[in-house]
Amino acid sequence: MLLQSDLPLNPSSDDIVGSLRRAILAHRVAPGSKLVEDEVSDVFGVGRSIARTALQALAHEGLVTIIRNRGAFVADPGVREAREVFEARALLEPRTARSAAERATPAAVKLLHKHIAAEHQALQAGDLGKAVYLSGLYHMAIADLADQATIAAMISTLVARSSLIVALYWRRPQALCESHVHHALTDAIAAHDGARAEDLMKGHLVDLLANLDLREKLQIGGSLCDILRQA
Amino acid sequence: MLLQSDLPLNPSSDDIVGSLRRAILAHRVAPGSKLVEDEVSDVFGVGRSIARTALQALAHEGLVTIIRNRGAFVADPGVREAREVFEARALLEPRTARSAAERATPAAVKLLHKHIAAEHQALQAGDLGKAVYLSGLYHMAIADLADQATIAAMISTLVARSSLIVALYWRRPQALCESHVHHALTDAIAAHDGARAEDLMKGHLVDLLANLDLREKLQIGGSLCDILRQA
DNA sequence: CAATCTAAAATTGTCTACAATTTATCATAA
DNA sequence: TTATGATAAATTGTAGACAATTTTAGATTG
Repeated sequence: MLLQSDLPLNPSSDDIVGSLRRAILAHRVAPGSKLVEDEVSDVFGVGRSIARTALQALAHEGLVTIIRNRGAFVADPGVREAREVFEARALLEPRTARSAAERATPAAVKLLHKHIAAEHQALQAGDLGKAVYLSGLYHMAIADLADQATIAAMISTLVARSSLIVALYWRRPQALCESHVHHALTDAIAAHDGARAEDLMKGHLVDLLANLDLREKLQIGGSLCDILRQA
Repeated sequence: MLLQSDLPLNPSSDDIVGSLRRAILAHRVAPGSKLVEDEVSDVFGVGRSIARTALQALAHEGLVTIIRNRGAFVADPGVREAREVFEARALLEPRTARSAAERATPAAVKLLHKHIAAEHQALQAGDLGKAVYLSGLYHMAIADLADQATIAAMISTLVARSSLIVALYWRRPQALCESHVHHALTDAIAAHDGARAEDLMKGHLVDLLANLDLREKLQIGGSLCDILRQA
């Protein structure tokens, strides 16, 4: 389990949450992976209590699934959940993008450009996982601009879950992605054009969902005999 | 700390979360109250670990605030947060009410009527706290009808936080409340009139917010001398 | 009397031990 | 070989012990 080790010597559970979250969102640990408490506590050099607390926090975010007596696993969202997450984003983010556009300062716009640049760089370096992660940060940055902490927090967890969903269902291995949309969105925000920002965001979310392959992963029912037949 | 004791002998942290949540939402514990870990564990007859886990879960829901080395307190939302919570509800609930109307079955409508009846009964019994709690359940029931678990979960926590907000900022001690609106909404849902349900919900949320007294609780800045002058 | 400091009590943070449960291993039998 | 079942290993659940911190109470001083 690869973890960037820019951590204090006695990390708090929040530090561990952050580190694990980055690892999950950048797809450095596969969905469904087991997260053993002893391993986590060893890696971070803390007792099991703290590791446990961190895993429970991630479970509340929906990035980890805890099954009683079985342990913690990196979340493995199904197609149903994938659709639901984007439904929720569709309700929250377009309006939020509008507010962001109405309030954006030059400094904020500069920050958005920085996010886009970093994402672009990761893409060119071939690190798709990191690019997806950074793309999420861009959406969160917009949410922060709207100055609605409660909504921003909800968007934040939805975006995080989306990152996991993209890892599982993204159709095109290396399409040129959506950096154009992010550019256009940033322009609308810089121009304080709320209506356009709202529309762009709405379309962007539709595009994202459309680029997922949401056929059932494995329909265990009828295909089992087929699998046996092939073998 | 009054708690209905319909709990198993060895309650899980989830049981405790539920019990504490009901107590908080029905205003049986005041916002800002300290929740000492030892007391919680004694009341429920469990070790401190489980009580701790429960309090952390409630903190993730926004019903409890945990301050490091100081402990857990029943959340005490400010006016800012109050506005934000209703902003978020305004983005989520109207559309969700529309979906609910489009999908509602007769059994579901019957359930909504039951909720309204219970709420009405609590109001007549003078138990305002319970009425607010039940009113919240009504909104959650609608969210469940829409068959979007992710959105429903978000609405659920927002409604819960609203209950706390109403406890703090409700203007009229015992106005005839909004049972009429709930009735009209239920009718729209029963008639599968999605558009009307959406409108009613939107208006209902505006009304709720309008009936809050969101002047600053204590504006420590300039008014301190005024207070001293009055004394 | 108010303010400040000190010591005791209370409370939270963390670790570790032990119990309960699940998972893995391996021998046995069909 | 494949199933089945018993045993051992690994892992999680819970409680309690001790350390660190905050809160309280009392004494001291101006």
